[in-house]
Amino acid sequence: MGRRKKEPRSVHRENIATAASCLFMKNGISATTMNDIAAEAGYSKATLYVYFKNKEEIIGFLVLSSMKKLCSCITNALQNENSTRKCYDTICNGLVKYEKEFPYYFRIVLEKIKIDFESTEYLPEEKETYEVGESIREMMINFLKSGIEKGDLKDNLEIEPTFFSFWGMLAGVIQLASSKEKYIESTMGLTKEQFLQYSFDMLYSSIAKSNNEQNLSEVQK
Amino acid sequence: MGRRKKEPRSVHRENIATAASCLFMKNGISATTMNDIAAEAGYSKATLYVYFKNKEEIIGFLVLSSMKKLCSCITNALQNENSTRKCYDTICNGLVKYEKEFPYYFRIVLEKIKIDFESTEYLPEEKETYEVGESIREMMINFLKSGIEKGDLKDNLEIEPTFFSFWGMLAGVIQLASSKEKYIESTMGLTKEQFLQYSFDMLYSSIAKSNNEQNLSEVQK
Amino acid sequence: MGRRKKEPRSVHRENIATAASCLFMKNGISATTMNDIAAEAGYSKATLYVYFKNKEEIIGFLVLSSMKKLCSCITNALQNENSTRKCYDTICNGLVKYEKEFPYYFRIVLEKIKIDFESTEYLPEEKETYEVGESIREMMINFLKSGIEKGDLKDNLEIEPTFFSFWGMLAGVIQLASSKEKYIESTMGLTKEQFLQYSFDMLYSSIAKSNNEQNLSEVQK
Amino acid sequence: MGRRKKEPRSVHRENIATAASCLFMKNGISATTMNDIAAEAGYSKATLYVYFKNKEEIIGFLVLSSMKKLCSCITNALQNENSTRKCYDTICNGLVKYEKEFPYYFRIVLEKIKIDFESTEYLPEEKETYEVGESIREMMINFLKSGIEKGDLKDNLEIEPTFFSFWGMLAGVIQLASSKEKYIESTMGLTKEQFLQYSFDMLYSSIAKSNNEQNLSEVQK
DNA sequence: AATGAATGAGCATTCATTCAT
DNA sequence: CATGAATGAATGCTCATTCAT
Repeated sequence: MGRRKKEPRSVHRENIATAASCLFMKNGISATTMNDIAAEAGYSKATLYVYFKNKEEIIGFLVLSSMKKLCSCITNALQNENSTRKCYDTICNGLVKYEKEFPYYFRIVLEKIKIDFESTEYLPEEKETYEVGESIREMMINFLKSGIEKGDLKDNLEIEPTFFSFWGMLAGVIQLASSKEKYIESTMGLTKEQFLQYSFDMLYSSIAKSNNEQNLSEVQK
Repeated sequence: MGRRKKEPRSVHRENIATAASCLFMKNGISATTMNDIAAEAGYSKATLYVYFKNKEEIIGFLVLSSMKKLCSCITNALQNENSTRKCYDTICNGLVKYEKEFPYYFRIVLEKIKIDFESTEYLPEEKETYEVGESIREMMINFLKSGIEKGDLKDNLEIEPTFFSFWGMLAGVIQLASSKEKYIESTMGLTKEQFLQYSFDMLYSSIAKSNNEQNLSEVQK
Repeated sequence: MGRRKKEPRSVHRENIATAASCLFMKNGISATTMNDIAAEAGYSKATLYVYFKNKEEIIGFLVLSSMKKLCSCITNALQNENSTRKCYDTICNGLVKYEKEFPYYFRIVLEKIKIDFESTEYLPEEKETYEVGESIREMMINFLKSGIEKGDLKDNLEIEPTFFSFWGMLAGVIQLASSKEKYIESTMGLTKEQFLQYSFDMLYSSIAKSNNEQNLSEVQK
Repeated sequence: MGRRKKEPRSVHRENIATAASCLFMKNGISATTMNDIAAEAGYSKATLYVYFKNKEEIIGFLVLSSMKKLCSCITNALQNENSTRKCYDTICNGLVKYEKEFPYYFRIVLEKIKIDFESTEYLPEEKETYEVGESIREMMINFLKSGIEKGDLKDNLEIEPTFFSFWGMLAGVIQLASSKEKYIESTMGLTKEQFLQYSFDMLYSSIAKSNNEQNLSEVQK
């Protein structure tokens, strides 16, 4: 079997992670075996262990890299000097895209990483994951603050809890939309996207200052 | 060994399910083996298969029975002629209680049962689960309708999507609060309950007619 | 595959242990896999784990049962009212037989069980192994004492160290004879048995009172 | 990467063997991987295979080199014109030192190298090992002969079997003392060294002419 | 000469499930 | 009805060894 050209370690990690991601998405994480990943990636099973310590590390790698993507998506949304509402929509859509690409990490990011604030023993990778998470949090908080300053968002919002509620709710509704897509279509006659847009509007109205036209998304207008 | 008096099948199912539920909650679903369940329930492992087709069916049974509890909780909330806001709070708290009691089914109910509307092959149990779900949906929809009629909720709400968004968001924020309890405490100095109350208020404001006092929960008042 | 008749647990343990013992002897312990044992015993691999917690426990079981045999062999040798020398020979031959039957445990018994006198956490099986060992020690010590009393053995022997030296030496020479059997034959023209007899005589002379005829084994006479 | 100056093959073998020896002693032979050895020696894993055919050969090399050390130790003991007893003690202590330094080869030397006298296919290394062994044997035999001639040892000793018994017994008691050091201390209140001295005395008395003072070691005197 | 890269062949262990009694 | 007994099929992981460069 032809050995690969000497490619940097990171390429192999990427290859393996991509294969894993693909299978995780198709069959779920725990139903995907290292054997499967090896086959999909075109490596021998033992080679997987050359590039990743174990399955856990593959998952961690994917979680981290997915969070990075989400992070840069949000960064972009906020960097361009857009209206509060425009930013909001971009963030929401970023999350939707993220969930579509990494449905399983969505959950992991939200649940599994029950960061233990007592123990400061972070593995380097865990640490980075945590940092990216914090970075997202900061951006979101700045977004909320600036929205308030601009007069777009209610000024009696408590920033931190608002962000957290917000985050949980978006995650919840996106997951629901994703898993019940067909149900939504058949019951409401809405595509998943339409439904989510409605949800995002609804959620926005809970933080927006008043119910004027600016609260409507581009789509609605 | 004739261990138990001849008791109806349902009693045995209940016994087994109770044991399973207990272990699921303690150790998670996939970490709980049929062996564990048998031991906990005081039956032989083979007997489990007399009363349940397989592990899956035990889970399904628990999902169903948990949904029934949730359903009756909501029923109660709505039957007593309370204010819209009161009902809302009761429903929210019902969900919180549900998540606390059945953390694993919460997720399953929301995700795993990707009911396939194409395939009409419902197992009887699945069908019942579906029906209970529909029943909850109906009640919630009636709740929204009556809230609108009473003038408590916005009258431009699209009932179905509102309900669905609502449901997803509540689920999301409850799960988040549950898995990041410590984080919430250390970052915001709020208990899980306080945080959730804030979230519920926030969400309510997105469906309530105006920002007057009635939008505040009992607690806030 | 025909299920076995309902036989007591101990029978299965015996079957498995016998198969394992057989393979251990042929190929060594670490070269023998659970697969091999299962095949040899005519059980499925999973069944092995029904009767033994793990490979370690199989080894422990064999060590223990081999020690029991050795113990009863020594018991017999000492119970019959024989001359000191007769007893001595019987003990030696018991050890030879033991080594022939359980070559690997011989080493394990002597080395692996580095009983940790600090920790009192004995597993039940370990405890029994230890007890059988102690029982052998006691018998041997009584043998030495009685030999001294009878005037057959030197009366300035320090019992405990003598026993221990004795034991180590016997073990050493038996192992050597066993592993270098061919070498012994080709170099000295002696069978393993003849060689060992010589060794035993030599060793006996180091504890026997004087170099008179009673120090000769039956064979030599 | 030209890491080292072009050094002769033997230097690399030595480096690798030293690293291996170090790890073998710390963790045992089978628990030491080629990876470990490579890391410890500062070579790449593949390079190990440039200098040694396989793990087996590394072990063989170490066995041989350890035997050489033992051999020269014995040579020294016998070259200096000492009393029989003095030589005896030196030899015994040489073995003790050897066991301390190479606990794992001790066993291997005694057991694993079941030199097959039928097959004449010696690998060169095996042959050398055999030769060193023979050389040790010769010296010991000369020692015994000279002891007899000097009138220190019994004159009815059969030289070859005596040597072999002797060897096995010493090995046995040294191994026992080493693995049960704590047990010896707690049961007999003797250090390993004290116990072994007792054993060596005991063994000497089985070959020494009579039980006069010369049979006592320096220590005892 | 030296090695980075890759892997085949295993291994102990687990677990949901079946079936004869 | 209840179950003791048995197991097929996996699973994550390891390691000595090979080979192209």
